[in-house]
Amino acid sequence: MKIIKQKNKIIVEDENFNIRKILECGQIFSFKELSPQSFLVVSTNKFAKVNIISNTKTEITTKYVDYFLSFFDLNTDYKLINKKIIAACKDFEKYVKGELRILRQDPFQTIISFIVSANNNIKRIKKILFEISHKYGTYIEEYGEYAFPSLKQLLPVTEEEFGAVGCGYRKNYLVKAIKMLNTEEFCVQNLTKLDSFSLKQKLMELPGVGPKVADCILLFGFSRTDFFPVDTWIRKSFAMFSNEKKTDKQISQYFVNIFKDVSGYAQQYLYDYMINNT
DNA sequence: AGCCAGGGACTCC
DNA sequence: GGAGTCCATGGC
Repeated sequence: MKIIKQKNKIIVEDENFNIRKILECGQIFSFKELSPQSFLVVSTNKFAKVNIISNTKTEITTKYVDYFLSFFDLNTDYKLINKKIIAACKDFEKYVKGELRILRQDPFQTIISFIVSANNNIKRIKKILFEISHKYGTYIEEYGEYAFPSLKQLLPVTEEEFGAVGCGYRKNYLVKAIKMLNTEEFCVQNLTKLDSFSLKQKLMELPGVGPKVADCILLFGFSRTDFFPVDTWIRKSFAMFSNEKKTDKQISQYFVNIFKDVSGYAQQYLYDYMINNT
């Protein structure tokens, strides 16, 4: 992978960097397809426009070059990760296509997004989060779009207001979780210091955050890749690997035992396969 | 019309 | 710890 860093632009030259796949595999909901070759990605109050130039060339235009270099995980060797996945389980060879990168997203945005995601579908999750951004986020004139709201901006939002944008029964989870996130105990700086086990315990203290949502937050918001989130799709897929009847926790454990530190990547490939091929 | 969605909280055992 | 049940809403 060749990465050219310019003042307001990152040029990625690699046939395996598939921005559509990266954005549409359910790890991020705050992005917009401007055209078949162009996407607008929103992370906190930062924006990046991603243009597909050719099969082997993608351009990321942004004022925050270093931020999005990390966001798109461009310093990680995915060839090595893919190799590790297949070495751990040969069955995954057919799921590993290209490089399905795990984005390094903002923790707060990820927590709010995945509380909304529970027992919900991707189209509606995107819609709800866009409405929340439009109502409570800052308008960024340059892009004609709204930033994802900050903790301070969401703090005064009431249950009724979250209900009005379609959050359903998750509305009171959001209000309570946001209040907790505004405490010293839950400030991102302190959370980041915790080891993976303690961080998961901590996240699960938040209302609306159970084992699966916590795993997604750990993976997408804290770059802890030794987790394997189990949702309805992964649960359905488990029949391809075993006839045993297992709980979600057991399924997650089963895969983490196999994939260890590359569990999160393996999970994304399997999830992507399931939502697109079944 | 009815099932399903990147599940969690609560209760009962 | 595991099994049931309820939960809002809208996509399909």
